[in-house]
Amino acid sequence: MTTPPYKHLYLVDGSGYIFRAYFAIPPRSTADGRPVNATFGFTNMLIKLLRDSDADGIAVIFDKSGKTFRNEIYPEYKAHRPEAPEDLVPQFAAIREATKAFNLPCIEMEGYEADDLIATYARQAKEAGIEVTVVSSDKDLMQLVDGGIAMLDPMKDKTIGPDEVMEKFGVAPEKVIDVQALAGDSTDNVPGVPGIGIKTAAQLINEYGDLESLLERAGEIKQNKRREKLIENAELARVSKKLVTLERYAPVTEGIEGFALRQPEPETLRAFLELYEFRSLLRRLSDQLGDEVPAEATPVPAAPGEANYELVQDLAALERWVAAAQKRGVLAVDTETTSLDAVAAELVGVSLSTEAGKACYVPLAHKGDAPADGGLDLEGGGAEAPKQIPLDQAIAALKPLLEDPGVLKVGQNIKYDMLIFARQGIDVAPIDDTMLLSYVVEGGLHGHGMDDLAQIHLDYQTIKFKDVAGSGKNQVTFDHVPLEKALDYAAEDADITLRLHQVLKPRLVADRLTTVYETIERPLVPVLAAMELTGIKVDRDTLRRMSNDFATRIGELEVAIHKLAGRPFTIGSPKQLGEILFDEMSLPGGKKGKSGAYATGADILQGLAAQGHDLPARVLDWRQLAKLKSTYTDALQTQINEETGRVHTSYSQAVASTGRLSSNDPNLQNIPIRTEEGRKIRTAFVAEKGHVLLSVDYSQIELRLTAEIAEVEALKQAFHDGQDIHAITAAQVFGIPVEGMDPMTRRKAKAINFGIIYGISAFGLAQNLGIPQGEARDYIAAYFERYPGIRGYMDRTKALAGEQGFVTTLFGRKIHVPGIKDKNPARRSFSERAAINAPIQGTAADIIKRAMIRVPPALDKAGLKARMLLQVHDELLFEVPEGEVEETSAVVREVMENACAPALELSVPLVADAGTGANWAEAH
DNA sequence: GTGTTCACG
DNA sequence: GACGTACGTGAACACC
Repeated sequence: MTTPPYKHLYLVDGSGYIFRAYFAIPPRSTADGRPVNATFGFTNMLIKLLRDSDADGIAVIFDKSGKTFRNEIYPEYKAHRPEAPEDLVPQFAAIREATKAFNLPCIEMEGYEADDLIATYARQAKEAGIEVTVVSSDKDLMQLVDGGIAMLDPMKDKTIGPDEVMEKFGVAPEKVIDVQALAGDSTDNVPGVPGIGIKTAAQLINEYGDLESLLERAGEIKQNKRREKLIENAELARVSKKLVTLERYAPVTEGIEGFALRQPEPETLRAFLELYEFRSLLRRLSDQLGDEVPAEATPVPAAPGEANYELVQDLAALERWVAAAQKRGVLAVDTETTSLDAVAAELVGVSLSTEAGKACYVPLAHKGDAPADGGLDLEGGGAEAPKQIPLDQAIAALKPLLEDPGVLKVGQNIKYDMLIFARQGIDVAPIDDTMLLSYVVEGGLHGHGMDDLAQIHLDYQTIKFKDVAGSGKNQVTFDHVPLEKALDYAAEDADITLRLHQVLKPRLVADRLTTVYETIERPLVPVLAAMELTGIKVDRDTLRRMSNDFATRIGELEVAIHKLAGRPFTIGSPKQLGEILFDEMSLPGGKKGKSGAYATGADILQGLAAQGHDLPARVLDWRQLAKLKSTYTDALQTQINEETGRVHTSYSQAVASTGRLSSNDPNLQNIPIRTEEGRKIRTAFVAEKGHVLLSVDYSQIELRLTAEIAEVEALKQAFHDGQDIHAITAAQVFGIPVEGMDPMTRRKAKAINFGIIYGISAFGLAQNLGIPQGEARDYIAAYFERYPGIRGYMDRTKALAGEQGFVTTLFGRKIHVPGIKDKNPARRSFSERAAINAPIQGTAADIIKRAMIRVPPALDKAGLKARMLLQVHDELLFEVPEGEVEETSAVVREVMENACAPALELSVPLVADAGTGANWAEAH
C-alpha cells in the first residue's frame, strides 16, 4: 500500500450525525416545504470541520439500509428500532448530496454498518502511521479509542479520549465491548445479561479482567441473583459481545489513499446550497465561491445585509421617513446607545424600518474618529464629529410618530428603547415586541435574542455588536463607531425586527396565543419600564458599614482557617478546599463529582461540621460572609445610579421558561432574607423621605394553585377554612391531630408539599429532609393515598407533555418541554418534573403579571400616589406617601386577590398579606 | 467559557 | 436495575 499523502484523517459518522442533528435542531424547511433541519446541521458541521480542524484527509461514512451480518448472529438485532420520522427520511439522500458537494468521499457498503467501515479505515490509517479522529458521539465507537485514534463529538465540540471513555464506561477503551456485552443496549436490542447495567458491568470487568474470565469464574460471585443470572445467560453475553464488536476487517473496496482532502468545485457547492436555500451559508462561503452571491439567490426583498440602507443626516430626510411610517402604520424602531443599562445610557442614534429591506439609521451623537495612535484624548474625537441632525430637532420630529396611536412601533426588546425615549420625553405607544412574540409562541424551545430569531426564522446571521464595536479592552461605545459601520449594523437591526414581526405576529392567531400576548405580556411592558425607571432608593452608608464589618470578620476567619489547615490556601477555591479537607486532613466522605473534583457544597461541609470538625464550620461562615459582601454589600454600592441615587434593576420578560420574570443588573429578586445576617442587607433598601415601603405578597400561591389544578378537595377545603396548610397536610397524611403536633412532623409535611410542586422524587425529598430514601418513599405513598388527585395530575401532565411537547397554564400560556421525549432517562425525568411544575409556577406568574398591569390604574383611579418598585415572584413592593399607606394597601390587596377575574374563577381563595416599614426588612 | 457555589421564590 | 435527581432564576469566583 502506498502511504497516503496526509497526516490526519477524519472519519465522519454521517448516519449517526444526521439522527442527532434531526432531534437537536428545530424544524426548518425550504420555501416549497422540503424539511432540511438535519441537512442544514450536517452542512454546517462539515464547514466547521473544514475550517477549524487540521484535517487533511476526510471520509464520510454511512449505514446502508438492510440486514447486516449481525442479523445472522442474532435475528432480533435492532429489531425494535422505530421507523425514522417521515421528515427525516428525505434528508438521508440530502446529506449524501452535501457530502458530494464538498467533494468528500461518501462511503457505504452492503451488509456492514457505518461503524464497521469506520473501524476498518481507522485500523488501516493507524497502521499507516496516520492520526485518526472519528467524528461521532456514538458510544458504540468508543471501543476504537486508543493512542492514535480519538473521537470528536461534533455537536458538543468535545474530544473523546481514553479518559472520557473511562468516564462513560468505567473501563479502558479495549474493555468497552466486554462491558457492553454484559450491560446490553436496549436501543439496538442487544440483550446483555438481565439485571446488569453499565455500572455493575464495569465493576465486574475491572474485578475479573475480561468477559471470558468472568463467565468462567461466575460461580465465585457472592450476590445470589447476580451469580445465577450470569451463569444462566453466559451464552447471551457471548452473543452480545459479537454484536457489539466492530468489524475491523470489513472487505472495503475504497482505499484510504483516496481520502486526501480535495477542494470543492465552487459551482457544485453553490448549486447545492441554493437548492436547499442555505442562504446564510452561501454568504459565509462567498469568498470560497469566488464571487458575489448570484442574483437568483437574492430573494425579493433583498436579504438582510444586502439591502441598501440609508444614512439620515438631515432633517428633511428624517421627515420623509416619518411620513412613510405614518402612511404605512407600522414601523420597526431600534436605538443605539452607550450602555446596556437603559437608565444610564446616552442615546447615540435611532434606526427605523418601514418595510422589509428598507431601513435607515439616524446618527445623533456620534463622535469623530478616535485618534489612531490611541493617545490621550478625553473627547474621543481626534477628528471633527460627523454631520448629524441636532438631537432636540430629531426628537421633536420623532415624537409625534412614536406617540401616534395609529402607528404600531415594533421593537426587539422594545422596553429598552421605550426607556431611552422616555428619558427624552417620548412615550412610545402602541407597541409590539418580537422578543415577546417569540417568547409567547415558542417559549421553552430556544432563546429569544435577535441573533437566535434571525437564524431560526430568517436563516440569517446578524452582524455582531463585537464586529462593529470590538471586544475586550478594544471595545468602544457606539458613539465611537464610524458611521458606515454603524449604518450597516443599526439599520440591519430595524430591518430584521420588521421581518421577524411579519413572521411571528401571525403565529399568535395560528397557535391560539393572542390572549396571553395581548392581555399579559404586551401590556406589562410599559409597567416594567416604569418600575425600572423609578428604581429603589438604597442607602450607601448602610452598605458601606456592612462591607467593612464583613471585611474584618472575613479576615479573622481566614487567619483561623489557614491555621487549622496548616498552610495558606485559597478558601474560595472548591478544588483547593477539597484537597485540604479530604487529602491533607483525611476527613471522611470525600466524594468526587463527574468533573473529578471533591464536592464541597454547604450540605457536605455541614455534615463535617456536625461531626465536630472546626475547619469546615469556619469555611461555612467564611462563605456566607464572602457571598454577602461580594454579591450584595459591595456590588450594590456600585449599582447606585449617580443621577437618581437609586438602584434600577432590569427585568427580563423572555428568559424564564415558565413565564416568570427575572431580574438582573443587579438581581433584586434574590436579596437575602433567610438568615438573620443576610436579612440586614434589606435595611439598606429604604423609602424616600416622607414615604414608607409597602410589601404585599401572595400567601402560598403555588400550593393553592396546585390544589386547584390537581383538584385536591381536602386541600381546597383547608384553604377555604384559612387553616395552617402544612399542619393540616401532616394531620391528614400521618393521621396525627393538629393540636400539640411535633414541629418536625409539620416540617416533613411542608417539605412534601413543596416537593409536590417540584414534581416530587423520593431522592429529592430524602435529600431535603436528611432522611433515608425508603422513608421518603413511604411519605410520598401516604400522600398519594390521601390525595389521589395529585397523582392523577402528575400522570396526566406527563402524558400530555409527551403528546404535544408543551404544557399550559390556566391562562393558556404554552410552555414547551423539549426534553420530554429524550431517550436518556435522567434527562427525560428532569423534563417530566419540569412539566409538572410549569403549569403551577406559570399560572402564578400569569396571575401576578395580571395584577401588576392593573395596580397602577387602580391607584390612579383612587387618587393615590404610590409607585410600584419591585416584583419578586409572589411579592410587589411599593413606595407610598406616609399618609396613604392604609388606602394603598387596601387597593393593592384587592387587585392582587382578584387578579384572575374575569378570565377565570378559582375554587380556592387567593390571599395577599401586606406589611410596611421604613425599609424592606421591616416591610416584608 | 465552564463549573461550582449560593442568594431568592 | 440504571440513568442522576426536587422546580425556576442570576452573580461571583476559580480555573482552564
